[in-house]
Amino acid sequence: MTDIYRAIADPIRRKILRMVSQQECTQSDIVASFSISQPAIKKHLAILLEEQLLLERRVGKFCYYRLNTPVFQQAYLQLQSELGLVLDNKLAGLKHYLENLEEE
Amino acid sequence: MTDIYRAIADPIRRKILRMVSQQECTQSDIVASFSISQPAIKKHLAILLEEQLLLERRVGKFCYYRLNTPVFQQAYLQLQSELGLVLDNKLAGLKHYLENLEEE
DNA sequence: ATTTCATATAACCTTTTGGTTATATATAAG
DNA sequence: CTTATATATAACCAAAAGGTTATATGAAAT
Repeated sequence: MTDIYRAIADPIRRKILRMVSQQECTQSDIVASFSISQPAIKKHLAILLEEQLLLERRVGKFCYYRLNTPVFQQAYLQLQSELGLVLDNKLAGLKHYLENLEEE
Repeated sequence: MTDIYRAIADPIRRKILRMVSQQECTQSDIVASFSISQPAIKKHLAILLEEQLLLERRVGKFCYYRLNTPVFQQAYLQLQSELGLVLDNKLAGLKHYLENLEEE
């Protein structure tokens, strides 16, 4: 359920997220922004949809994509707190080291 | 170079990053923390080393791993600015929308 | 010297990823 | 009605990911 790490693993998907966050885009808008085929883009969109970071809207023959902002925001916050821990741990280790300098 | 997105794509690698950020660990420490085989852990370590997020130190038969803090920190900052853009764009879109409410 | 323990590596397997080309379908435009 | 355009899907491919078991190597302990 919403594996943002999977979603952002590919640079093409990260660029798609940036595009659709600026404004809704049709699939062909997106295809036109890259030098890979339409089915390849479709697969990236499928992964982003699967991870619920995108919403799609069908109008006639067009398919519009936009960011699923609440889901993205929540997943991104969670990512930050998970990865932030890594640096926090490092700081805690340094703090502990400094506090015990005289004992060693 | 240093594809942090690849490095963090797997939950096992994220947990390893957290472990070694608390304190240096031997490979067997790490193996003992998971329920997968030693060669499987070795492959995750290889990916983290390849992406330069880990440093290794050999002492006798032991191999110690620690976080490559500067590289991790820099890569994480870059990730944050790249993904932060997505939300910034969204806010900019909202701002633009609000500013032009009366015109539509 | 032999056993034990930590690590390394090889061979193998399955699934996922990231791409392709070709083709089908559905809507819009001429 | 026919053509053009947007999207969907199928079949295929190569490489990467994520795992396994079995085995080799190298250092430490008995």
